[in-house]
Amino acid sequence: MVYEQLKLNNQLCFRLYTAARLTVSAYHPYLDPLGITYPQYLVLLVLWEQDRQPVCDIAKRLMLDTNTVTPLLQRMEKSGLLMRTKGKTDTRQRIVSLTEKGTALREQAKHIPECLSASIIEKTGSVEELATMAPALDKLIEGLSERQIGFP
Amino acid sequence: MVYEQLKLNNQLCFRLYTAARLTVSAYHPYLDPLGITYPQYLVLLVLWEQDRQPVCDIAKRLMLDTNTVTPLLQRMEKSGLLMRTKGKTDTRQRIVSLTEKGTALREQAKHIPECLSASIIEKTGSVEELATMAPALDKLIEGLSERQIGFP
DNA sequence: TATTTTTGCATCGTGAACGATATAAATACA
DNA sequence: TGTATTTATATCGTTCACGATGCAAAAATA
Repeated sequence: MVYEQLKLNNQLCFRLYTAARLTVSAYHPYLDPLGITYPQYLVLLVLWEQDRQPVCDIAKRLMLDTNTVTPLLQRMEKSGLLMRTKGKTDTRQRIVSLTEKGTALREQAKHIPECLSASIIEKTGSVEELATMAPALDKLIEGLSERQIGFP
Repeated sequence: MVYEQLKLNNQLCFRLYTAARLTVSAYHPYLDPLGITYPQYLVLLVLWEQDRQPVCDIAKRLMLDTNTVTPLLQRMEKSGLLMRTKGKTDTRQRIVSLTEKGTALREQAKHIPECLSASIIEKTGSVEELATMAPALDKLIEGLSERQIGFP
């Protein structure tokens, strides 16, 4: 008995898992010089869009839990990219704000998306397929993220 | 200055990264009862296809390095799923073979792929888009994996 | 055959992910 | 108002991922 459905090549999740790993690693040449990791880059993207956010908002944005985000932010605070201050209206909150160093990194990072596109085009021929997948990925993400929206 | 290209929602890799995370976590309800993790499930898929493989072959199959796979296999040996014996023809190699327990798990796991499909269909409406992405993912994986094939 | 290079595996350290759990503050409710 | 519940964050432990490095065996080469 062979169990076709158990063959690795028939596993869609394995493709997703591998493609994600490899894509993240494709960022390394551009993130290493900035001294940040990919998840840290994601945090910066969020803060560059809107500075001064509580931990939970950043976590929601990245679809991660605070037990992942808190240590991540602590490491980034340690390396001088951001600050975590007590919230005033809600003292439970920790407001995360960029330092000068964190803000300044945006200038150095602004070309990363195009660099990565170029890198992917160079290695795979085109970036079209990747863009084509976006709606399907979004649908998958929306379905699998157990957001309580819809339960008033 | 807003830098459209630095907006999180415009980051294709973030989608990929998130979708992969969420999809792996969708396996939990089915893997937890078997006492294995998703990467361990992948190792088992490889060994169920072909038992008795050296570490490097498993690593190649999963597109991971031995420094990831070795500890993974050590944990699986510890939990009684497989054995790692010295290779005879090449004594550097460690031949990984399933134990009875590891072999038996296949019966319990054989419905996981359909369970997951059903789960994804339930949550996202369909699994078609996911299947549609396969060729694009494969192309991405092939491009980004720096296989030295082609350099004789 | 002797030496160099490559290969296969392992170890170490760091940074995620994430389940489980804890704590204090805010909110809801009796 | 007092109590219960929820929320925001943090800590801990385990497992991955992966860069760097080490080591011994095999293969290639001089």
